[in-house]
Amino acid sequence: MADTDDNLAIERADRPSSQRKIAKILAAARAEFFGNGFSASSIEAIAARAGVSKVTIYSWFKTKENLFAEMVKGECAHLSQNFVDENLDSKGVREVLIDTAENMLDFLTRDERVRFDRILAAEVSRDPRVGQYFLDNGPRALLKNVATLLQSAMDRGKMQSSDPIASAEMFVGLVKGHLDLLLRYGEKIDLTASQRRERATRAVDAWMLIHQK
Amino acid sequence: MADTDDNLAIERADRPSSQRKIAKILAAARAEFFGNGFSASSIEAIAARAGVSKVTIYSWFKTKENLFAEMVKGECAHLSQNFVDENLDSKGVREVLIDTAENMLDFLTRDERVRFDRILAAEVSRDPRVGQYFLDNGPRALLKNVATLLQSAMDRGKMQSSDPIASAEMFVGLVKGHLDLLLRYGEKIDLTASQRRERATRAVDAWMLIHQK
DNA sequence: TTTTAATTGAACGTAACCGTTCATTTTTAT
DNA sequence: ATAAAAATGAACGGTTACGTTCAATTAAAA
Repeated sequence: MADTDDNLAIERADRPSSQRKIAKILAAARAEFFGNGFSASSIEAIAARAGVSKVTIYSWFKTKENLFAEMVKGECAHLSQNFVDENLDSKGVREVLIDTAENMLDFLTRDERVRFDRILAAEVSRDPRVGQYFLDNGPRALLKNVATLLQSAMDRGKMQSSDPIASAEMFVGLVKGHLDLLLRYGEKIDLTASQRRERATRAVDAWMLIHQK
Repeated sequence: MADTDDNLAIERADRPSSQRKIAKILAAARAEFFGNGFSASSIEAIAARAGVSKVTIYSWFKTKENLFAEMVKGECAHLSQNFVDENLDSKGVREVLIDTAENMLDFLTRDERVRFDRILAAEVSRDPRVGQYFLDNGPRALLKNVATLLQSAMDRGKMQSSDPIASAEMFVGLVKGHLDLLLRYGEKIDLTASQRRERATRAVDAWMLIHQK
């Protein structure tokens, strides 16, 4: 027992094959859950899709609930994309804002995002953690970036706001309108490049008008 | 057969007791579906809650899918509440707009609505009809009312817009911001009366600034 | 009252799924 | 080569649910 290598309880959870299987399980879980929702998806189907035994899933993730939560956490991690273009100096405030708005619209109208939104929100009542994961990496990160952008513009003496957070939220609201609502409820909307630009421009101009000095 | 009353095939589907039971079934369906979602709800539980036999449900509604759709249709029917206060003359444009915005915020932050939104949107992929029911009676009706209100204001020479629909959508966007998003993903928000008024006022003033003549 | 429809309870067959156990095989570190 | 961890397939018990059938009962219309 008092051997030199008495640390036999080494957890070799990070074997290369294990890693590969875990990744496959998460990918399969993603596909199933976002295809059918939580309760309509089965561990068995996920195992089959991942090409993995059901027992393997239960050994890495204890429960179905856990698997879902872990999958969402992973999805949300690389969700925090930056819509905001930073080079204010070369392009000017208005152009940067329009680009940002266009990026948001592009993201907003993506089919995959719409499905993500539908399924994820539905599961918030069951497991509030997934809502947190999403809010932290999605909307809150975005709002922070927009607020920073606004602050930069203010520093340059171009605009003013008594409440930068509220202003950032207005920006988001003006860009989105109720596009997200229509999409979530099944309306088919794919904006052309020019439609996207037009909408972005209208929102930005309105926003700048509100915050003009 | 050639009797005076040969129309024996009369469907007595509207017996008083039947009506009562159907109503109870729909109420129970509503509670179960919006409590657990579609697939996690069972016909058996709905029957139990309604105090009705399972066979009765299947005789009136052919399938689980049908029952859900009918329930949603019923819910959406009396969804079309009017947020817009019409007496422009007595109160003036700004006051009417603020009241409207406050009504929207009040509706938006209602717990029941949040749950409704979560569950309903999740089922749109499965049955697009329910999305239609909602859009027609909810957002589209609202947008139309707001556009009409805007038109009235324009007729009075108070404001201007080159695109009334886009303007109406901006109004909605300014009022909502991303409040709906936060709520859908589980953030607890209950605005006090003064917070609601402040937010409504800010949105309306911004909107009027955009549309000033 | 008589007739017709609505409703019920119980049971049925079928299917899916959860989560676990076990004996066996594969993979990997040492 | 050896020992330990990981993965597998198959099977299990238990549960839940769908949608249907049937004989019996209740309610309402004629």
